Amino acid sequence: MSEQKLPTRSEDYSEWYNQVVLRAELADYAPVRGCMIVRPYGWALWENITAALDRRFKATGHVNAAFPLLIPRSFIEKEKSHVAGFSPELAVVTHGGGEELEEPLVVRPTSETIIGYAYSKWIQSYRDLPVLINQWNSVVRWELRTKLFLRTLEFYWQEGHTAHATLEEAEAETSQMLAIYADFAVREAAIPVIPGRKSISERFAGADQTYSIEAMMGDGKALQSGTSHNLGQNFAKAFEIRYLDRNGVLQHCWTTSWGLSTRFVGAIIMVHGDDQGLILPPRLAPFQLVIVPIFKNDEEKAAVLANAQKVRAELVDAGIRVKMDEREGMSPGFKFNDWEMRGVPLRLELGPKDVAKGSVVLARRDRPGREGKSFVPQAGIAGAVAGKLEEIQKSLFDRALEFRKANTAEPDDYEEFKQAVEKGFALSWWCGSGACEEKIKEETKATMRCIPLDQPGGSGQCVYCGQPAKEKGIFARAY
RNA sequence: CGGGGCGUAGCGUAGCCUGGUAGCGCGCUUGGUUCGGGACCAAGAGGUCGGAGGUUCAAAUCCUCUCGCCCCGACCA
Repeated sequence: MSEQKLPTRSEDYSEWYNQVVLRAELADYAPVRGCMIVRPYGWALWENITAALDRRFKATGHVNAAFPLLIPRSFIEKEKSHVAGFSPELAVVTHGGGEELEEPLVVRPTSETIIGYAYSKWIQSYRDLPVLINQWNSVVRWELRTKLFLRTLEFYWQEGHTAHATLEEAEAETSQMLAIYADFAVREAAIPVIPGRKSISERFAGADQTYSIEAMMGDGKALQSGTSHNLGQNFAKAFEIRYLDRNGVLQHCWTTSWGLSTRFVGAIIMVHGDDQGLILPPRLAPFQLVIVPIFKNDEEKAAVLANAQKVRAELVDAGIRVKMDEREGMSPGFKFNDWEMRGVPLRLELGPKDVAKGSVVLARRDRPGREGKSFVPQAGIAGAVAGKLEEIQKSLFDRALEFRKANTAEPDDYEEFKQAVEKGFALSWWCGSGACEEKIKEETKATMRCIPLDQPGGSGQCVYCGQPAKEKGIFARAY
């Protein structure tokens, strides 16, 4: 709650982002470098994200469980590319109960290993498969450089871990979860995402195949917003996750893992936010509508509040998340700005004139000023509000998609490619070689974000080396 | 770890070059007037000037060291 103007999104994106997070009261910096304190408002947003995802997980037969925070160091070392990928960023516990531990424990950076250990005990027969488990938890990765929500030392997420009898089933699971993430992003968060496959260099440490959903932020950079991995038999072999098949033959399982983290909150901020602050998609907003009562004296106050309570009750009954702002000693104008900064999608103003007319003023967060205001009769208010919320949800998505299209180019020529990744995405033919990928990164700072599942068809020449290429990749600078 | 910037009240900052009573805005407290787009007046409370050492009669200010934060790279969800 500050009267100072936010830095503008176009001029100082990083500063703008930090200020939005801080002033909207989503989170604070913690005393430990790289950690954040998630405030109630930020957590409420995350809870709505978790609820929307959890519904989808349950609907596809997944269940939740919990696994330990501390993992024996030797577990991490069992899968060779896994240890190579995670070693540099492990937090290690060396002492416990006042004594040095015989074997150090690592604070989980992800739980493939400890869950692999559990699965090896649980799974004996093909009848035990598939195992479809998810865990809501936090993990720790000692990142060199951090940013609120986007890359914190400790972050909250869900990690799904499944075991299957065949590669095909595991691959189907991997695709299904990627599709669920994409559906969630589009329908709940109003964020257009590109589902695709990662290059070898961008793969999860220990995976045979990594898929992700990629979104474009307000500055044209890419953000990996959710991932789904086909782990093949790598962890099954490292942890002896085996089953007897129908023919009595001992087989290794095929496993998957998939996750979406509090980073997604960062995506929502950067995709939808504007110079007034946060704009939350109605489906996920902690408060979908804020009521600001307006009055001059006690007489008006009594009438307005009574009327506002009635309106509020009707909206709550209709299942709308409503906040009544009854704070004393603040002008309506202050409250308007305050809630705009916090991203509440719809504001309902109710003053003496409205009481007299039996109407209210609705103001859309995504349309600043007069344009977004409308006078609405109190009769049937719930329907009108629900309709507006739908409109806002849709228009946020349309706007974000529009922005992505406007900043996505399909260059065949490397010079054009270099310009394209300066401001957004480049969708270009790529021969698939890590060498080209590496060179492009060195020369332009852009990385191969994903090979979209949805390919244009045909073939062309690699934008870097000119060799024949069968697929197009999304190249962009990334968070 | 390299390059840049910064640590002064809860937040944002001036003062530092040229040493001498620590200032301003917001927020907070109390009272009053306000209230349909960030209200106003009055009276208050709030400070180890990031830390340590040094120079000096005297250090926020000068010197040395140190700690921390932010931004840009390397690492990464």
